[in-house]
Amino acid sequence: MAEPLAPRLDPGAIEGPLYRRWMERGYFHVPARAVLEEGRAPYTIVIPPPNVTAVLHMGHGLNNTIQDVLIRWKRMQGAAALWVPGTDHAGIATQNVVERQLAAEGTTRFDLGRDAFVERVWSFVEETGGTILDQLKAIGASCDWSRTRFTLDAELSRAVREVFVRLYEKGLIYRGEYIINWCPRCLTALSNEEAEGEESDGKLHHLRYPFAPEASDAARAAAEAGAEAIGRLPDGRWCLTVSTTRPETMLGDTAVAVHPDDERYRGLIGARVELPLTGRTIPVIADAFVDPEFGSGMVKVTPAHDPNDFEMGRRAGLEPLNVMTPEAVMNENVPEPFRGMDRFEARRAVLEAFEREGLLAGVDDHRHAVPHCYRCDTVVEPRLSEQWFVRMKPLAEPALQASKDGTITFTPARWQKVYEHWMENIRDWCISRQLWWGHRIPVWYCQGCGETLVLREDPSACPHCGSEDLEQDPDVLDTWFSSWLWPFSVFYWPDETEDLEAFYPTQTLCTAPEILFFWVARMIMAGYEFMGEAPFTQVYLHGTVRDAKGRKMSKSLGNGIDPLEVVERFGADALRYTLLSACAVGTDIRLDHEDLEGSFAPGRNFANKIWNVGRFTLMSVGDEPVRPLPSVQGDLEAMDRWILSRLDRTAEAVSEALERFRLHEVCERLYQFMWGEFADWYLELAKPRLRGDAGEASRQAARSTLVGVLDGALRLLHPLIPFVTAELWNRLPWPEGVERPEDLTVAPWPVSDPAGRDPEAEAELEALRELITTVRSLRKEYGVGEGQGVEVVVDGAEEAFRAAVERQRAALARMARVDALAFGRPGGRGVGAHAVLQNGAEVFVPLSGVIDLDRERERLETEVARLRGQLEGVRKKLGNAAFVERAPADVVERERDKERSFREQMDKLEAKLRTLAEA
RNA sequence: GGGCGCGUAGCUCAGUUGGUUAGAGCGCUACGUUGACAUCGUAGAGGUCAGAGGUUCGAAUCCUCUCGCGCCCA
Repeated sequence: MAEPLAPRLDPGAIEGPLYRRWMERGYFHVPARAVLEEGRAPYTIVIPPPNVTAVLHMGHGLNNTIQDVLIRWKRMQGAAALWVPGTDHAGIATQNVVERQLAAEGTTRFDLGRDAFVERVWSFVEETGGTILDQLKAIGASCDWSRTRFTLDAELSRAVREVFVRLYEKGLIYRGEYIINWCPRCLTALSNEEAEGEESDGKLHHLRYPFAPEASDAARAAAEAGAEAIGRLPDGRWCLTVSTTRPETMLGDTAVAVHPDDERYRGLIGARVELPLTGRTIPVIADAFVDPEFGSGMVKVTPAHDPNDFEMGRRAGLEPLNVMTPEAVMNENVPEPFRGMDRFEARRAVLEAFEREGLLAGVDDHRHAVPHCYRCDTVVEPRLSEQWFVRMKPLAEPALQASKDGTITFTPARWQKVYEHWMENIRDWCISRQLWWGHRIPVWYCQGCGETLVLREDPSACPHCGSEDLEQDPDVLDTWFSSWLWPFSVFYWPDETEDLEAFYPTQTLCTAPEILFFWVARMIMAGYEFMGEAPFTQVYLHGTVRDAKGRKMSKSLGNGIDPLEVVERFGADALRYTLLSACAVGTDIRLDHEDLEGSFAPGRNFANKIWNVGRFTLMSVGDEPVRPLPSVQGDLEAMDRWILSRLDRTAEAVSEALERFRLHEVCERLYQFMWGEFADWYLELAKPRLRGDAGEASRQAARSTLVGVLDGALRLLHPLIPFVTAELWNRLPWPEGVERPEDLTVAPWPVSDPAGRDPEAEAELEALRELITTVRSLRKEYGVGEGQGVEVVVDGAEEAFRAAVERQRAALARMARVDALAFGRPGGRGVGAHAVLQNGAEVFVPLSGVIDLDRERERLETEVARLRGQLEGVRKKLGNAAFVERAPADVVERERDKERSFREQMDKLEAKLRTLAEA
């Protein structure tokens, strides 16, 4: 026998070598020919590409563990299982990091210039980028590293450009001046999805705008008709009141709007209002967008700083007035005193000015959602600017249809509705970013003839006028504009590569719901638009990793857990199992960052248990040849047939749970089998046989069973817990004459076979387990020491059960310290402890000397009371004619069985109580 | 404002199409170094399934409302 295993699992000692071995043997690599020539079923997952500058956090840990489980499982099933890894360039995030570096050096990207800056980012990325991919190896991720991709790779960039040109040529990409979400810190446009609403307590300020003198009559008439927003200032001027959360924008107001059907204000339409602080006058306009019920029913209109106002202004033919710089500082279009003020400073200043002039009508608390930049959390400023957009409606149609007709399924299913709602209300996508790091927009403006050129290849001269004076659009594309192509760009579309043919469409997409719109929805649209087919058919959305208080883990809160630290301390298997076992479909996972030991105990303990089950098996089986199971078939005992039967059921349940992404259930079933059945019972029961106590044939049968069951269990566990299982499997002795798979990584997945089931053996072992547990329980009840043997009398047992118990005398002796076992009525009126099994057999443990009759009576009475309660419930059901008549026959039958069992147990306990009363 | 989800043991959570003697892990209590494992073993305590109505022969599960919490979209 090889060197004995350490009594405790040392993950650090096994994980590195195993991973290297898998890599050297190329198990994670799948060539296209496996599908195209060998005809293996493809199973592809593309990784949600982490940011190239990211470091591994728990969210990645969970996300990638899940993908690894699926890919390892499919690999064992014999599929051409391909997991494509890679990173995205993360425009804003990466640029921010490098800009911070520059700031620390006392310089800026503008000092450096565009080309030098981009070069600088590249060198930063080459140096530190992709760290996260190496970190994924530490958790066991079985990606095909030979296919690692980056969204800025030449091939993937080509896909981006191809897509831009195609959409432009189709009229689905356009450039225009609209209100977009603008981050005044990042100095770039954002998509709607990148502007995250954050609930906050704000103020609703009520501002008074005086009417121009010539509008006084109209104002008076409106006021007399009961228009509450119309009032009079102390100086006698008539005024109206509007409400706003952003008073500073009033400097850019170009109108006040009312609903055209609002009787109160009908006479005011066309009247002019003096816009305070500015010396300008603005008109009252009518627009159906105004909600007459909200506030006074009059709203200020700031076309350059609000998307709704922009539309109203456009309908009314008003010229927008932009009052802010890109940095959100008040610009030259505002009165001198406000110029140069930051927007929040200007807010205070405007309010003070209104107060001073007696124009502030009041202020209310107001809770509302304020959009923030998803990268830097700065308050987003709606800004009027010229940007590039994708017209989404036509792209959304097939993507919506795919969800409705079930081509694409979501797990948990509720996300389907969320997805469809978004698709149905889709808005155009702002894709230009005022950044330097990313895919440059492939558009050139000819300075000669003014033509706009949208091209696949960089031009050297204008094809229209021949001018060489061309200026490329300075902006880059939204990072998601490359990510949405990921499922096919990784295979180098638009080339018709073998990889593309073999591995597209992919099957399963695993990610967090946070990027359902950002990424998942858009990938589906791109899949249909460019490949004519959905990029995947199953979307599995897992929960978020949170801390003990339910807060999201984040750097700023300092409540994160470093997965690498967990791997270091407890092993990758412990990390994986802990996450998976907490991963019930659709629920978040809570981990206490202040108690890693406790948080990861489930995985750590289970991995160690597996280790010790293996250790015991290896020690017990030894170096002697092991016979294949079929050859010892005739010598198998009930316990052997029982554990084999249980293994088969486990294989079936686990496969089914995996199909449905019920990872928590997979964990539970395997844990229950491995620990609760195999380790706790089979190993204990088989120990005497393995020592040869029951003869050679029995020993060989036990050895073969042990090896066979451990092999099966290790295979089932391997996708979840790859390292310990592989280490043990490599050392597992192999039955003679049976071909051994090359590696557990590629060993066939156990297929459940109903022929392997043995209900009789299962029933026998269940009864035996109950008997042993009952005896143990009675022993404890009376404080019988662990080392002290007892006598047990079993009465009223059916023949089959009696025979089974007879067969397991040795087990009973070993596991419950039963020195003497007898059947029939206990002699005399023996003093002892008494219990009734579910099958009606009575168990009597004579304990004269230690038994306390009062205590025994009390115990039995409690038990009788419990049974009486159960029995009453069952009888009530069975006494109900409607139940017997209308409930399914098997349900009624089960109730009858229960009644019988409860009654029998109760009768016997009551009989015992009577004899005790006589004692 | 619209939509979705969650309240089950001290804690974190399972519980599928309604029928289970309501489960698991952690924690807790008592005992235990019998040759795999103290990262362990054995036994045990602990639940009016948030509350109120309703549907049903039958509700933790379906419906309505109330209370509490969370998320998404406007």
